[in-house]
Amino acid sequence: MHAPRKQAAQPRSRATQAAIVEAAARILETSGSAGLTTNAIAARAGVSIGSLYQYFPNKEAVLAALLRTKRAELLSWMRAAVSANQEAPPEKALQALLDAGMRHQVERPRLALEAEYAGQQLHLAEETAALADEMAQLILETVRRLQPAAGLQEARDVVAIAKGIINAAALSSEAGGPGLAARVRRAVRGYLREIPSNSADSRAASSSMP
Amino acid sequence: MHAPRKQAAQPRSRATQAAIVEAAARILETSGSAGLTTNAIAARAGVSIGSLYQYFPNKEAVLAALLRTKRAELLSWMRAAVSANQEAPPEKALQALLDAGMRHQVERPRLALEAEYAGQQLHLAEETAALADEMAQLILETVRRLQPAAGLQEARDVVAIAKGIINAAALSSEAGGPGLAARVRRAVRGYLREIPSNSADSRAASSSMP
DNA sequence: CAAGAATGTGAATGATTGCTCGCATACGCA
DNA sequence: TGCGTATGCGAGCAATCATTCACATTCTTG
Repeated sequence: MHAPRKQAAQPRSRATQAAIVEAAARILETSGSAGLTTNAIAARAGVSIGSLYQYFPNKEAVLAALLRTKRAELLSWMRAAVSANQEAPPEKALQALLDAGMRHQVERPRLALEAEYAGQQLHLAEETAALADEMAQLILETVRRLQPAAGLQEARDVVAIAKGIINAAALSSEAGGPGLAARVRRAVRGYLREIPSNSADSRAASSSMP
Repeated sequence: MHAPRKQAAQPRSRATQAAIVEAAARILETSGSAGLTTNAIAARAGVSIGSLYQYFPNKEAVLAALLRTKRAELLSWMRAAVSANQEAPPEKALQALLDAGMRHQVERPRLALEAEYAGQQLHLAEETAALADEMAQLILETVRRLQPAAGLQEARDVVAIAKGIINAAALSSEAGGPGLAARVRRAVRGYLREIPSNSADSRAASSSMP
């Protein structure tokens, strides 16, 4: 009969919170981490600094929220790619996965670059490692359909290879297009084809053919 | 090759200059770019801030000098690898090149990572692009011995692939060892093998904008 | 409506930074 | 020894930033 118990969520707050995070993203994109000040974020979000500190305990928390958002987005895209291609030929499944992985980098290259670096100095090492693991696991199923001998390490390498080419493109302001996608696919396919059949999933053994 | 030096004061002691640069390197390595303050650099180098500003016009110049030093080092290692393996089998030449490329990253992983990022916000875009070009050219000869259809874009991709795997290893604190080297080699070899024979020319040239 | 709670505000605070400048020391040379 | 110059020094200045807090505005509810 009394007022409904106050739930933890604050409806209005969620939208403002998102606005602040998006403001931080836009600043990172246009000015890099050097321009990412709390006052700038608040101004861009259309709130006062005082309000910003009502939604986040400090600047780091804003950045952490941004990273988490972006990472969740990426993971969900990749998961969608996997489940949508469960029955499709492996080549097509891999392509979908790579497209998903390229998407956020291609959409906002500068942001992806800055966020990745900024996350490094944040205290998110654990989450970062967890994400890497989850991505590797996700990829592994598809990768194994192309190269049954592949293991977790190989899956991680596939991610690293794709990231390397995409980052290089972003750094030289190359537009992400079919050409870039084709090169990433070539690199990944070539790498997978090269995997020795005994390398399984544990750490790669050092000795290989001369 | 000489680039016009920045208008810094004529240094009396090149050794002091080098000490300052090395101090900056050590700070980047241990504390990241966040800890890289002019006072910290001076203290680590064993000079006063006043003296630091006698050798460099500003903080940026110290970082620029560090980057130039590291880059020159890398290039010279790669050049040495090429000329030492001019007559050797292509596989061995590639291996030497990759080893050279891995060397500074393996010796001081954190420094390589931080320096690369720091250089991004510096006004060294031109030099960075020039370095990338020079590295691609350098690699191209050797790469062509393994895959004659390869072009500049493929050489650049080889660099990007290697960087991607090595950076991922550094980020996850994996030690650089024979295992890592083997994986890089596998990735590069696989990529080269995958190049279609008609892609040699500048098919993917859509980025140049100095 | 009234009053208390929730939410919003932005000038003030304290810490840190890049950098300057007046002065001290070392050195060269008569 | 005296004097000019090159070099080294570090306290202090101005700017910037993250964060706080006393107050204003809006919402909720009896």
